[in-house]
Amino acid sequence: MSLRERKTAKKKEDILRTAVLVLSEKGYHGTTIEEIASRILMTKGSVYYYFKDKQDLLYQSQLMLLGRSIENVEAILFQDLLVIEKLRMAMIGHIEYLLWERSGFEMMVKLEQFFSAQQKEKILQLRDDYGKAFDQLIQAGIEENVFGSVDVKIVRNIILGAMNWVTQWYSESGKKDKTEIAESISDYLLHILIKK
Amino acid sequence: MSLRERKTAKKKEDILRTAVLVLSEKGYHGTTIEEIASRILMTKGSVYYYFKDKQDLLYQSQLMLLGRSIENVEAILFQDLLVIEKLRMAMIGHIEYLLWERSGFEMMVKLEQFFSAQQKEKILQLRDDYGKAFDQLIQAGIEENVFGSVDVKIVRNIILGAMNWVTQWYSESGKKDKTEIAESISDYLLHILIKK
Amino acid sequence: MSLRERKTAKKKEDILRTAVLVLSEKGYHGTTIEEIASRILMTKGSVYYYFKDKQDLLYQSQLMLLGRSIENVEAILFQDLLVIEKLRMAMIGHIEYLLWERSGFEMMVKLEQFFSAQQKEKILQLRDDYGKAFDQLIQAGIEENVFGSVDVKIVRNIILGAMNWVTQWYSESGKKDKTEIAESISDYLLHILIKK
Amino acid sequence: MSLRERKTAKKKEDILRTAVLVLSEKGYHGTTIEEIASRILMTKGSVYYYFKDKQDLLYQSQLMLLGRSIENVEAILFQDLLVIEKLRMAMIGHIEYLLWERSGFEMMVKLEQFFSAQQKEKILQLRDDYGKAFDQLIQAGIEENVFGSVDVKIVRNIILGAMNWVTQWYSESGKKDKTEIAESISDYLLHILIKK
DNA sequence: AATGAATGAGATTTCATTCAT
DNA sequence: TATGAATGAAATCTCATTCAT
Repeated sequence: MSLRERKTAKKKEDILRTAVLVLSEKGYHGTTIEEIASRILMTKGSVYYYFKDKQDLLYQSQLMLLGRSIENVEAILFQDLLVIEKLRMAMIGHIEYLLWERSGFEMMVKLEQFFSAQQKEKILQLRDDYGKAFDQLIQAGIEENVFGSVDVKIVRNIILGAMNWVTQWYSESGKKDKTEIAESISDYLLHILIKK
Repeated sequence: MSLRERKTAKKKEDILRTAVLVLSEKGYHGTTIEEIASRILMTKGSVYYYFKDKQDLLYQSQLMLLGRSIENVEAILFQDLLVIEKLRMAMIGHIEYLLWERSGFEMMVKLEQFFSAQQKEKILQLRDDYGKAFDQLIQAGIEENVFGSVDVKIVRNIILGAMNWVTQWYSESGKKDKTEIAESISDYLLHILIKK
Repeated sequence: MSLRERKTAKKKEDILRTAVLVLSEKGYHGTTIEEIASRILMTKGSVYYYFKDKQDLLYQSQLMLLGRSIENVEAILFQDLLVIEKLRMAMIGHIEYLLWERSGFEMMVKLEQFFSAQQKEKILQLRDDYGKAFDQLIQAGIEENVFGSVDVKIVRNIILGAMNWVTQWYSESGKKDKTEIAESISDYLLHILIKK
Repeated sequence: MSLRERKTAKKKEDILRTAVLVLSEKGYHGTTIEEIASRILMTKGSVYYYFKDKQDLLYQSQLMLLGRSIENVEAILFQDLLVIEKLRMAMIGHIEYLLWERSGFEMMVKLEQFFSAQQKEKILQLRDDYGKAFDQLIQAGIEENVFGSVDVKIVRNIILGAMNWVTQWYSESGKKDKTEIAESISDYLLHILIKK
């Protein structure tokens, strides 16, 4: 990759990162190209040099977000740890990410409105890939007999929902800091799984 | 209340109900007065006869939604049942409501963007009232020694998050129907609380 | 005129008086039927019982305003006074009316935009009738040789303009009260006419 | 200033000039962005590129109008002429401006309805600056003993009012052309001041 | 590669007007 | 007579998008 190409790639990424942020703050319709642009000291016009249209930009921002999340969780999957520990790490990572980045998964709501069927398909695919990492951990735990035999899909979604909701109620000014909250939530969620 | 007044009240409620629905489908900015109006065969102008502006309409729709939820949960609070049963009923009620109405709590995200400080305050108040009903049940369970001694605030939010997420993944075409899903989720969530 | 008819006439007049007021405060487009109605504790709908449409209402309000002004000035015309005194009275009356009613002649600007050709004609006619009263006084003064031989039309308009402007700058909190201002302006304007 | 900047400035000025015109024809509420835009073959959207909103546009148009008027009158102030001549020039200039531009000072009525307190303050300031130029001329005349000792504020306002009214009654088809009217009015107004 | 300028579609909002009661 | 309800046209304003430079 030439210097120029790298510069372009960097710029695109800057835009995408900002897009993820604004998107999670304002939602699809509340997000304006103008705002994304001005946050990185660009003009609207320039954004259109890098992305076909708003839809394309926001779509790609979701791909990036999901791609990274998947990388993170898969890195954990292949570590040499007890399954409980791996699941705990995945959960803590997820929650911490949400709290630090304050951006996230909320907008992934009602994809059909914003994205084409194809795009929706792809996002659902990635979402599912991400969810599957959790499924695998749960499944492994069941097989190792450390987890009770639960309905994997339902429990996975309970876990995801409980974690994603944290942005709604966590307050900086509370007693617990971000890491403590993440650990606490994770521990309680493990109660659903761990055999007594 | 005269006939005319009742008619007016009914109309307002119709608009609000529709607003709740559209709002949860499209988000604040994605919701247009036009769409709300046309769904109940009204014109934009008529909606403005009943509500000052979009903001007012959507604010009141949230009040209505929360008010009803609180009524529902408080009705359960005072029944003569075991605390576990009451909590289960509250959870199932919540989930079923979400799945039947397909409308919900998602938009209650980032209130500051849409509502005035006062309005936000009021909504947070009501949200908290709703949450407190769950807190009371959890607290009662702890005191009766049927639940372990958990951090009430955190567990309450885990429960709410897990429940609200259901709109994201529940599919009509899945194996379980709405009631089964609601029961299933509730049971798993009780695992966090119930002492073994 | 029956009681009922008198009641109706009274109501119409109330509306017209209010219309004159609002009109002079807000201008044609800034005046809403709603505002006129609510100031006399009526509803929009009721106003339409008495007047065909906004245009009709505002047109008639102008007729009333001008009609009264003409009555006032003509009453002076036929009094047994020196011409200078009569003109002074007419001027003072005009200015005091403006300052007390705070409503007036400003909106009579650009008639063509708001009124039909016929209506415009009628208003111009009345305006002219009003102006003619001043013309007559000026003319009489010239003939009696107390006034210099001026261009009547121009001087009349100087006088009207100077008087009407008073609503733009007179302030309650100033040194002079309404009557003093009216007298002062009148005296200065007479300088244009009186022979030395 | 670059070429582009000059072009932009020019465009803004075009819009403002048109705004002044339409405003004086139609009043604040009667003036639509659409009309301003279409008169200079622009679209509404473009106008909004240059001005934040209607209020901003009309406010700035008033600033421009007043600014120019002040420049004009102050240029006269410092010429080497008799005070009577200067005042006459100022008056003639004012009237001619009104008659040629057909735009003017009428809308400066009821500022509070249209402008913020700050904006109103600024406009009143400028209006006052303009008025003060006349005050200075009147005052100088009094001191030089060519004018009688009049109440400066009142006489200034008589003069302004008489002049501004001209747009209400001057007709192209009359005997006198614009300059003749201007001279005539000015001469009569000087009668108020000049000692015999 | 970047941007200033322009546009047009669509959203919110206001309001004169109508009408059934 | 009076009014609550409803409507639709028109106005303000926003913003994704395009394009010439």
